[in-house]
Amino acid sequence: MSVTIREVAREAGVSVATVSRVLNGSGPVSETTRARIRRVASDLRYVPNGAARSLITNRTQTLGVILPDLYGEFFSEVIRGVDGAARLHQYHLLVSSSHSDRDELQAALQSMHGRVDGLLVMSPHVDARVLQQVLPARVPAILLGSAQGVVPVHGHVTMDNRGGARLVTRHLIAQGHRRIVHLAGPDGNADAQARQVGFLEALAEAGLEADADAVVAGDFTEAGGASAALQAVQQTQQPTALVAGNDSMAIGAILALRERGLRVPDDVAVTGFDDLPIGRYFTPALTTVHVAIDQIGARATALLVAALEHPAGGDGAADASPPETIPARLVVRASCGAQR
Amino acid sequence: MSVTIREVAREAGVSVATVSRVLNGSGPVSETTRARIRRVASDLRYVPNGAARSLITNRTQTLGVILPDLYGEFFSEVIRGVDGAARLHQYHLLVSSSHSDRDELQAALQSMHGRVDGLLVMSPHVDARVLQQVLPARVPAILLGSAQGVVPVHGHVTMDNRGGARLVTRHLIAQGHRRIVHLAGPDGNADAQARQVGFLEALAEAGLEADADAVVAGDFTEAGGASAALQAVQQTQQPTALVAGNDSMAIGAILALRERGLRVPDDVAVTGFDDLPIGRYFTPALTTVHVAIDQIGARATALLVAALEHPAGGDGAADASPPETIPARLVVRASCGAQR
DNA sequence: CTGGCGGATGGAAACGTTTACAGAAAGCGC
DNA sequence: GCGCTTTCTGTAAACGTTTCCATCCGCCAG
Repeated sequence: MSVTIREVAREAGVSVATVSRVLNGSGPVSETTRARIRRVASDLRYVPNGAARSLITNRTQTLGVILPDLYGEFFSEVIRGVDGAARLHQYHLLVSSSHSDRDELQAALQSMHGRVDGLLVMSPHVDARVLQQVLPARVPAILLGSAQGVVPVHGHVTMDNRGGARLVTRHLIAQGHRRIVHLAGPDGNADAQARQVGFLEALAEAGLEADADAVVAGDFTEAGGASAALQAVQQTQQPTALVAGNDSMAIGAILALRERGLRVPDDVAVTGFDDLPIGRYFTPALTTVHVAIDQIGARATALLVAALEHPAGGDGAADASPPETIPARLVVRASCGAQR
Repeated sequence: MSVTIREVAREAGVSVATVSRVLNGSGPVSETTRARIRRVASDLRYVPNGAARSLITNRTQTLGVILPDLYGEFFSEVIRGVDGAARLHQYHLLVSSSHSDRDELQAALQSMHGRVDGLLVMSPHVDARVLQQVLPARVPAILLGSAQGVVPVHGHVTMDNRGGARLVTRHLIAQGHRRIVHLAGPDGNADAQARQVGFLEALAEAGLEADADAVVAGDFTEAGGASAALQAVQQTQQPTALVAGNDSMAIGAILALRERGLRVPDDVAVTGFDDLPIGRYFTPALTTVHVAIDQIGARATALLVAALEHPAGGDGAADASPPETIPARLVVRASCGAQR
């Protein structure tokens, strides 16, 4: 066992109550005893036990972070934003990832009970109803990234998928492209769906026809981008531009097209989404949509901390406020043909 | 307050002890009461309080992870490896990052007391003596990545920086390069130092002279790589090859050289270290050293879990076993001139 | 001198668990 | 019927804190 508050109290010749008061700066303690206790505590290398403390205070100064995965630059950025904001407010992070199904998610959530003050949940592929059943009622939760349907949580931060997709599609249209195909992300992924909607909106705006061929299914991976691109260029009406659901797909697409003897952007323009660092160095440099992903994490964390420090009136009440949206910005580079 | 074990006990008409026994599968309980308690618990949506449980059991099923930063692909990979291994053994992760100085590190470690069973510490820029003072004595800790000096911890996992640097330098020498300059990483960074040593060893092996100009200082950033590269090519005896301390520096170097009208690899060959995903897509594709970074995290975690589940004889005793080393592998691509 | 007040301190309850110990009931061999 | 074991269950202590309440003391105003 490590040294407890009791030993500090005995050594300093005071009661545990006084030691606690000194260490937390609560309640009045005379200057002399205060100094003595401080010295004894540091001599004994006393460190308060977090579990015991949170048991009584009901505060853990810890935020639970639930992510679908930790792989790749995207999540890395999210968690970085979360970490920065959490540090700012003196919170720790209890992270948990890879929740492919409902039971895993529930298990993760349950084991966090009593260890976290609030929850940051990102689960693009879990349906809102399930999430609602599984989320603990008492713990404030902020939804991070898009989700299927509306979930009664204390807040929601997402990125402007629709707007971003609209932006990049409009840009291609402005470049003169008339036959544009979208390489969509995985079915059931809310980000992917929103991007597809944005793409179709931009087509509609421009009065371009959006037939069944205008969207080819994909899955956010390089391989998926490659096969979707090949599928697209084999259509009877060959597209002159491809709007990929994300950067990975765009890269896969470009590689596959090149292999097939098509030049990018000369024969086919390709755009991405996410603005991964790779995109800048890739040849041709990727035209894409930039979203400050770390901001999603940072804002969500800030929202959560605010909810924790200033509990809203109706405690536990679902917050119906619209999701906070991190803006998207068009990044024009070479792959769309606008720059060479 | 959420529902406690007491309420479950009352509702089921038994004592809390029996409920606890059922939920933990400890001690004999009749089949009928067992079923009844299970049902009541799930009806009430009872979830045990982690803090209370760990207060008495002294187990938290949580590993503390201390990283210098969360930024970038490197740490992302490390933490991914850690996460995978932790999940495998049913442990959670309490992460904390950005410990630039000793006090921050200490604060982070202290606040983890009582909340974690073991520690995974990566702090390439903190000296061993400091670490020793700051690490809690009772908690097993595994050192992750290189560190300055030897620290008495329960284990140590690092990557083969020296071997990797030797490998890539030898490769350049085999290509016929005779004047090779190393763009070194930051001073006081143990990884950087080991790579430099490997570089010098390879030169010595080949009987090549290593004068003061053979190493140019840098700092693991793109900008640092750029300025170091420019400095190197201005030397009276112009190098034909540059061994960068990591991939970021290599990329910065290549960009700067190109800007200056030098062709890579034709005029100057450049190699990196780390094998970031970017390197594959970069033009010219980067010759570099691959280390399965996630393995560092995974192995360290496995070691820690082993130490926790089978406490060694001398408890708290420093383990003097040599660091476990994750091997390095040469990845030959275009930037060294061997492939075009 | 008395009453009240405020500062310093201690005692003890509480937080939600686990678990050592004790007790009750039942089965069984004699 | 008695003692012993076995199986089940309950009581209560413990974990290390925080915090409410009470106590004690000195001081000041009336």
